[in-house]
Amino acid sequence: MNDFLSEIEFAGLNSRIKRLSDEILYSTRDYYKTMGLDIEPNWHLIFLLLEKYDSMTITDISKELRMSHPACVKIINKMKKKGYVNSRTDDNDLRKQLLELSEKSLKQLPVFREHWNAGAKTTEDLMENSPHFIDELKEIELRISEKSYKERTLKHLNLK
Amino acid sequence: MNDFLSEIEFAGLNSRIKRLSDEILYSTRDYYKTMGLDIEPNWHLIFLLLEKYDSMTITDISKELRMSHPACVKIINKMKKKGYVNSRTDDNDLRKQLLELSEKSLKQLPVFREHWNAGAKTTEDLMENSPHFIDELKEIELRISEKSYKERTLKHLNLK
DNA sequence: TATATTTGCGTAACCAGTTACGTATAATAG
DNA sequence: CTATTATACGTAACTGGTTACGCAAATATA
Repeated sequence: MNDFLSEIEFAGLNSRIKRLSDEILYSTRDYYKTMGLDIEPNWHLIFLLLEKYDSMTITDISKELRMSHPACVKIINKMKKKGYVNSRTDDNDLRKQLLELSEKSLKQLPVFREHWNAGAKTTEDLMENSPHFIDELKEIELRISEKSYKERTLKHLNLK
Repeated sequence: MNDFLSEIEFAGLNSRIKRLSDEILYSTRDYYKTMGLDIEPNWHLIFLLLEKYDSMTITDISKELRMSHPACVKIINKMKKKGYVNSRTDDNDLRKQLLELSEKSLKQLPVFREHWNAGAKTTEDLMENSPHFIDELKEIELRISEKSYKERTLKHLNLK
């Protein structure tokens, strides 16, 4: 493969990771569209979370997915608009919005699940010849959570 | 690490890759801002390409980076606005816009390079305990370029 | 040479995230 | 009990991508 990003090694690695992530994202959306599924790729984990925990707030979800709360607000608003999520205000804390899956969601989940399972199988077979990938990804996640990319880079600059 | 995305294994892997990619991207932007650099993370590779090839078109760049051409147009327009890129129409093909680095770019490149090198060092030390990561990433890129995520998932669905 | 096809690239509309800011409610401190 | 601080979350403005569409220039074809 003639690939500029690979040629420049470490300098291109961030972009390769982004490129992979984007490819999967857009291909998944394309898949949903082709199969006539009325959902977005990033709704997947929200469905799974709300199924598991029954009722959550925006803050709960954003912590669980390690994502900013405005990102969650946007996703949830779209899911609400499509009728997949219901919300009511918490009686004990009027700031909180309790989110749960709608009837429509519960009805559709078995269908969605087949597609999500097929997707997970794809991920699994992409990794077939990459037996260390997941463990090493975890290692990288760990390191970056201990000290951010920015902090590390600042230190590398000062060392010279 | 208590992480929902890790718990659900293959179903969460795509999002973990995206999360890593995003963390690096936003942390890099934060770094540039802190260091007073007037550039964006995704300009990096364009600088390197234009330095290497001297003069390129939008189409050249988008092929080289495996990115859609509208994405390149947006990046290049911002770089032009900041005075980092000059363009002139190709005399032999009026559709083409020949892009090259400006004087300002050539002057700043040595400064930028120090920061990019520090970033590459960070990437390198994030990978310190992940000796197979790059090779296995390459393997995954290869597989996904042979058959897209969508096609693979369609096949997995039909198999049942 | 006239017509059809391909190529280059600009724009619009969309999705996915971020940071920064504001406001209302809840919790805490004096 | 009042004043301060913290929390929940909504919104705006931004970056970073995509697909879809359109037009003009170049190339191929008849």
